[in-house]
Amino acid sequence: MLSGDIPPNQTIYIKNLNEKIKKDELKRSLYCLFSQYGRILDVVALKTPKLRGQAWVCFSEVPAASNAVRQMQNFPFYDKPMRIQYAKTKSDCIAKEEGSYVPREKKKKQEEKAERKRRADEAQQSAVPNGTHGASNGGPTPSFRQGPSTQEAVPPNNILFIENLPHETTGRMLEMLFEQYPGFKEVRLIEAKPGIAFVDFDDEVQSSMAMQALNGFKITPQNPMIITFAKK
DNA sequence: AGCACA
Repeated sequence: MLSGDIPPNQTIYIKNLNEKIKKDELKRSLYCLFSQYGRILDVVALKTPKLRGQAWVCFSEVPAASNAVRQMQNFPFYDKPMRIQYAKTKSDCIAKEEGSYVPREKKKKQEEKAERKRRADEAQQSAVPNGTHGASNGGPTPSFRQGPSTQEAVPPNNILFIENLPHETTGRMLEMLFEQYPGFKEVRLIEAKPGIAFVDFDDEVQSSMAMQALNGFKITPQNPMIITFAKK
């Protein structure tokens, strides 16, 4: 009843997406948002009248999809709560990995012209957006220094300091994460210093709540965000 | 609301 009677699937189906967002941005943001739950094999979004506002995110493991369905249910994404279910059918990229992929001839309404060019089986990794490849932040993974020492050194502040972000992080991505917490005001990316940002809240109680909730949140698997109070 | 793989 919660997510319908659809059995678990490696791929999640998302609807109620903001239709004004361009396809490529949407796919990249979905990739960033969901990669915290596991390895993503593909993100599919079409802009056709029938399919806009929807997307599929394919995980390499079913449990990753299950966690995503539960934990990201109704997550405010581009100002609209995501509605997430398991996909009804197996994604092509999954079938290809299993070797069970049959070029689409099971579609009744589709003309059979499309499958002609399906001869070539290219690696499906090309569809993954800003993957885990060239994005190392120019050096070894920064060490976590979010021990109590840092907490004590920096007094509470309504402004949060965010580090260890992937360089391709956009203000919009951070807004989506932080705006769900009461008192959120704005995100400020520092153009001159990629990988860091400031997030303003109305007061330090509210900023603390957001910090607790989002500290360590991974925008990509190797980028747990480090959140501290900004220095005054 | 709408389940595809341009």
